[in-house]
Amino acid sequence: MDLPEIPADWLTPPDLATAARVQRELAGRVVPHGPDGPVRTVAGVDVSQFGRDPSGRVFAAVVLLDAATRETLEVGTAMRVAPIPYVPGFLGFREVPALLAAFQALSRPPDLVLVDGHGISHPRGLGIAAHLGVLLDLPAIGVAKSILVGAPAGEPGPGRGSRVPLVWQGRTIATVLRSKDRVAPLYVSTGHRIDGETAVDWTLRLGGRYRLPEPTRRAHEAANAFRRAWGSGAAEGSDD
DNA sequence: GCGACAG
DNA sequence: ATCTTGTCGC
Repeated sequence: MDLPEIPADWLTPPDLATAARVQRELAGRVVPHGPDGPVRTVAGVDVSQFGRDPSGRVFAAVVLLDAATRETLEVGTAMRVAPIPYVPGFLGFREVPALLAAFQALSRPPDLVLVDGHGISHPRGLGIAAHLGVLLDLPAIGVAKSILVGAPAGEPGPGRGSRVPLVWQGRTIATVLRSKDRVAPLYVSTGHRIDGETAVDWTLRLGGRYRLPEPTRRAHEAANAFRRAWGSGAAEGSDD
């Protein structure tokens, strides 16, 4: 698929102060409602990396699947060197470039994107799911495995589908959701062009058997497979 | 100043 | 995120 025009500073700011400014700017562009059109295809994205690899290489994967049958339609991958090391609150600047390249490898854009990480439940309202969603201008949901900011308003029941709000500074920024019976909850938030309730609906609709919804789960496997394949082929001279 | 801190 | 054996529970 083709990518929208994206200012270089939005991808690689010179320093964290500038990065924070960019995040506030992009956070203002997040559309917290939708999707407007039908959702027939969904994409799951994730990145993998070598342990304490000083090179900063990130291996991204995007898996496109049929929203109704869950059949995998396409898999796109890409490797990039992260501009910055991991800093809580700035994950997007590290992983988005590689993810965008992976999307470029797809033949068509998805109707919805599920991202491994937070959406608006972020200090400046721009977690990686919102960051990627705004740059691609596609509906996106943040599905995180742990909290970045905020506190659960109580504890969700033990059954799949039980939920409680994640509150921060007096505002509900995400939903603490039990995606499977008796497993640690997920933190689902708006990424872009979707409301919180619909984000939770889709997360449940695309999951069931495992803690993570199918799109994100498959992307995690794909990114890992891609990294391992790259690792055992780099010695032969292949690059990117 | 002291902790907290997505992946 | 990644490194790893055994172990607890359905």
